[in-house]
Parts: sequence; C-alpha cells; structure tokens
Amino acid sequence: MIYNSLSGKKEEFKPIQTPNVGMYVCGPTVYSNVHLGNCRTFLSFDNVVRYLKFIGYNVRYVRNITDAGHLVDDAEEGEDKISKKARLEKLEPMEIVQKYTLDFHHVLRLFNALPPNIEPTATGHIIEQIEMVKQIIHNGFAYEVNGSVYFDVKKYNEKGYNYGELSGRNIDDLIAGSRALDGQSEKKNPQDFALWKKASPAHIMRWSSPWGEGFPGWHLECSAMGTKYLGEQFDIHGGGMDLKFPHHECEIAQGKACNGIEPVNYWMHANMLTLNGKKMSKSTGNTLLPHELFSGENNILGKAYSPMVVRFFMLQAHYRSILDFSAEALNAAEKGFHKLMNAKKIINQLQYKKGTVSESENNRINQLIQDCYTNMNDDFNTPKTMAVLFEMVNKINKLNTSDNMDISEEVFSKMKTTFNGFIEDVFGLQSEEQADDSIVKGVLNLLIELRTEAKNNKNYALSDKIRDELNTLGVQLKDSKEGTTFSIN
RNA sequence: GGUCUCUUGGCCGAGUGGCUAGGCAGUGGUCUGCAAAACCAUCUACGGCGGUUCGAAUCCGCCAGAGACCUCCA
Repeated sequence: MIYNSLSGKKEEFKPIQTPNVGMYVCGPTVYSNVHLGNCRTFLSFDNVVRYLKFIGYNVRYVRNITDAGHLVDDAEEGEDKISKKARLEKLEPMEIVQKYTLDFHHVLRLFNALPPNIEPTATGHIIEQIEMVKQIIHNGFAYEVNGSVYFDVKKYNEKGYNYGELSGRNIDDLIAGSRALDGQSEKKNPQDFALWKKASPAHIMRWSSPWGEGFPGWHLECSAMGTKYLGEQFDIHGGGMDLKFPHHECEIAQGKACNGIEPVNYWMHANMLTLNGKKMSKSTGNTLLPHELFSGENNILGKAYSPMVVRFFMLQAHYRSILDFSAEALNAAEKGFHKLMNAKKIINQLQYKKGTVSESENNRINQLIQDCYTNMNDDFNTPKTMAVLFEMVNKINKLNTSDNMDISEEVFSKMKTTFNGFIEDVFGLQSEEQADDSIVKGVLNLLIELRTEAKNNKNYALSDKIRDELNTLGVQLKDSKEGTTFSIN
C-alpha cells in the first residue's frame, strides 16, 4: 500500500510491469549546500527504494540535478540563482554546479543513501526539453510571446483536464486569488507558467531554441528527463511536500499536454523537517547543514551527532509527518540507535543453544518477523517497523543471557536474517564501530586482562581507573559472568 | 485573504471506534566489589467544548493554538 497524493488515499501498489519499478525523485538545485531538510526527503525515498528492492522489485531510480539557472524570484526579468551565486562566489556558473553537486553526493554518502541508477542534469537535456515544448505547442496547450513560451492553463482545463487535481485547488480560486497588479505581464493568465524563458542580455546560462536564446522553465526538466528514462508513464514520482504545487502540478499538466497520458501512477510526498517549529528553508535561512551537525559546530544542538544517528532519528517518524529537530530528541535517538546496533552485534555473535522449544514463543517471533513486512507494506511505516525491531532487541538480549533458547533453530536464524536485513538493507543503518582494527582490539583486550588481574587482587582503584579512562575515550566495558567485553560508542 | 494539515504522557513519536506501539528520561528490583550494560516490574496520554454511538483519543461540528502551500525551496 502506498499513499498516493493524487487520490489522497492509500492504494494497492501495482507496478506497470512487475517486477520492474520506475521511480523518479526531484533532486536538488545545486546552488548551495544541501541542508538537513533536503536530506530528509532523499533519505525517505532512499528507504522506499531500499524496501522495494528488498522485497524483490527491480527498481530504476532516477533523481535529477537541477543545474540550469532558474530565476531568483517570479519576476519576469531577473537573475537566476546559480548565476547569482556564481557572481557572489566569483566562480563560473558551472563551477558552482560542480561544487555543490559534489557536496550533495558527499553528504548522501555519509548518510549511506544508495545512489540513483540515473542522475541526469537539466543542462544535459536541453534538447529533450525543447522537443517537449514543441510538442506541447503543437498540441495546442502553449503559446509563444516575445521569445518565451507559456503553458496555457485555461486551455488545458477547457480540454477536460484538471489543473489543480494534485494540490486540491481549483482554477477559479487560483485566478481569483492571484494578484491582479501585474499589468505588464506577457502571460495570458497569471497562472500560466513558463516552459521556456527568453534570456535577457545579462543572463549567462542560455541556449538556442526555435524561439531564440533562452533557458527552460523549471517544471519542464523533470517531465523531460522522467519521460526519457522511465517512459511517458511510470510508477512512482517522489519529492518534497513543498514541490506539490506548483512544480508537480505543472509536471502532470505537461505530461498530459505532451503525451496525452497520465505521467505518474503514484505521487509520493515527503514531509518537511522543521527547526524551531518552522520549515527548514534555504531562502529563509532557517537551516542546519549536515556538516554543522556532524561536527557539532552550531549553536542549536550543542554537540555532534553522527550521520547514522540522524538517519535513525528520521526513521522514527513517518515520512508523511512533520519532524522537528531538537537536541533532546536527538539524544534519545542516539541512545536508541546504540541499543539497536548493540543487539545486532549480539545476535550475530550468538550461537544457537538448544533448549525446550516453546511453541508460543516460536509463534511470537514469527509474528514479529511478519510484522516488519506488514508495517513496511503499509505505506512504508518505518516507525512502526522500528518498534517491532525493538521488540526483537528485547528478545535478543534475553536469548543472550539465558543458557538455552526456547525457540527453534529455524526461527532463530530467521529472526537473525530479518533483523539484519531490515537494519542494514532496508533502513541503511551501519555500525559506527571502527574497532575492527586488530591492533586496537589487541590493546583493548590487554587492558581488560590487566584490569581483571587488578580486580582479582582487589586493586579496585586501578581497575576503576582503567575502566573510567577508557570510558572517557568512548570505550565502554561491560562485566558479566563470562568475562569483560567492550563496545565503542 | 484563499486552500489544506496538524494538536498524543517529562521529551520525541506511532496507531486503532472497544484490546498497554516504540525510543529517551523517571521510579522500584535482579545482577555487580562498585558501576555500566542487560533483564523484570512500574508511573505520567490523547488541545478545549458539544454531538453521533452500547462505547471515541479514533467519526461529525464549533472554538483555540501551530504549521504548510498560494513566489524559488526537499
């Protein structure tokens, strides 16, 4: 089941061509560093892709890079964002694009997000966009004025289509609600949107077209690239909630006007990440950058958090809910994450110990395994799935401390596979321990040995010193009947 | 102003017309030289006011508060 923004309901997911799934997600405009809010959307869809793959679908995941300069504001004339930034940073526009594309990739890699199968750029698909404009004009849904081409929303609706179906607006409201003070606009109607804009002399990013030198409209690139790599109609289109209107609304209109077919079957929208109760946004400056979070260099949270903790934190909320960022919430996430990963380590080291098998316990575990799938199948409910994993954590810890197991070997290994699979493959969470280094391990084991000796000699001052000093370094010692083990936070 | 969404216990966050989500924190206990970890037990809920219903935090209405979109934004 997937919640489809177009219908406003959860719907059974039926790919056009099982087991193949075509999925497009709107990528970033690379004119500045990605902030955490941007990351949330990409991580939400990373989980969608991961889960679909996990249950056997063959996903073609396309995510674009918007590198053609779009205007800073809605003015008829004006500077585009990339050129503006290029001027401010004294760089070529394409240097800006390169710089922030690399930053974007770097950050997503830290978050362990899978790269898309295709990552097309807007500037690399100018020809396709021009072709699309031509086709829309040919089909009678667009008009040229003075070197620019606009989509004719009114005509589109007269032909029986419905501009506003995705965002739940009706065109009369839009007309009534728009400011009527732009007498000098060249558009026929204020809600018409640009497919192609004429470039002013100062505009650096420009291309030749049948309508003169100009640049493509923002909404067009996704339609053109989605069509090129996934077909005129494909399965899933994702993006942030804030792109619903007008961006995705326009994409639907363009797809239908160009190809006469519903371009996307399932529209998915990820909700915003807020900071101080307000949406993170580049334009308002209410942002937190990933490196500020990882390094702790910010005056909001007071300490550093690792990418995996942040990823875990986001998984604890549903992708369609607003999630607010706070130090308290992150601290809780950090502890929870370590608890989860610790249980993962335990189950992977644990040997099956035969005991009296309890049928009800067997069933209980099987139910938990099943619940993981049931919850993810219900519109990718990661928080609910996470709750199930924590019930498994409880089971794992119990198995670890008991002398024999009350479940069958088959169920035990099934739980192990499921637990590992959901944490690593579906949720993309990795252990942050760097203790696999054999020297570090050797040294630690030596210290533990010395401490045990000290303890046996009742030299607690020394044994505590070893433990406390290690703790300060982030190494935690745990004493149990079998001996002392360590874990690195 | 228009359209829409949200309001859950100390914090974060799921969820369903009747059956304790989960995480973090707190409290009591087991274990321990003391801790930590783990385990067991346990305490705080569903913005306010009405209505529908045998029963609503879950459905409806009103009120209050917050947010999103209507302009580039994930």
